[in-house]
Amino acid sequence: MGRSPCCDKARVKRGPWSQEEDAILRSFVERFGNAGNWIALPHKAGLKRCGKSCRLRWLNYLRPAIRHGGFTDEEDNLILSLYSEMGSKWSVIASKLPGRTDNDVKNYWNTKLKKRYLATTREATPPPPAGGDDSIAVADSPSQASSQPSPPPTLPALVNLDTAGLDTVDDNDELLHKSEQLYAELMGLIEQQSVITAAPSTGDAATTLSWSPSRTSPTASSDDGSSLQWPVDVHDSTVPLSESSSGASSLFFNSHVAHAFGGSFQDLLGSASFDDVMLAQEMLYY
DNA sequence: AAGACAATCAACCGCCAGTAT
DNA sequence: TATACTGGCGGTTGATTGTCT
Repeated sequence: MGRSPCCDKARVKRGPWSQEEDAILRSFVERFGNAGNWIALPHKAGLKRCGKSCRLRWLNYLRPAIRHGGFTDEEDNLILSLYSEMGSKWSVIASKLPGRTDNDVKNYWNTKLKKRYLATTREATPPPPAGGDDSIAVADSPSQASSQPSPPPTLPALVNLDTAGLDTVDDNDELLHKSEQLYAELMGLIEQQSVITAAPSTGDAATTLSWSPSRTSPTASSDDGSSLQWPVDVHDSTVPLSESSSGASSLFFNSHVAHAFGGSFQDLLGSASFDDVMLAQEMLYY
């Protein structure tokens, strides 16, 4: 019996990440970390992605101080040296190279350094008696090239991506302002602890959120007769980003909740702490 | 200019180990 | 102790880009 998949592959988006998805993931992780669980993170953040994909995207691309390309000679030598010692332990090798990911090091090895390494080992040792696979021979005897000098790990200064002049300031300001408004509105609604009614900001489906003490959770209903529980069902009713829309706040709008609050779930999260949001949920539930 | 081929790298896959229940 | 779940890892794929003919 095989193990169950980590997510429903038929219901998650795959392939390259959009800027909007990156912005949402970056904002969420910088604020909340992985919220205790990568598998649950896309649900909480409103991303239609597999949790593993979110983790990989963050670790390999969005994480601060990540450097791509432009490997220095010192780094080349260090990778060659470490590979000769331990083989394809990419995560360990990458940990010795600040700002580099195991995926980057692995790709760089496979595309560039492997050839150099093989050329070096061929020069250093006579060819094997029988025709063996290069990669197998290398992997089985990484210490063959251990005679190479191991240079001191003098590494270039890291680039601070947070201050690297990214052109998102205006968008962030706008998003922050909108988030503050939405969060204040949410908190006001919670304090009232009463029936919540909000007209949709866009679209033609009238949406109403209602709460009463007898319910275990608020229910949003629309004029098509469907209903859902918030936030548990937020993910289930998300709609994909249209080609013409732009900005992080337009991605994955919840067709019910987003209309009710005049924004997206991500916007709500954007200005609240994770504890605040969880507290708000509990207050709404109970 | 266009097709073929090579190089690059982001993303996915499947397995394993650790941990919680 | 057994089972399920999650994070982490290395191997691999496939789309995109660059170079050559």
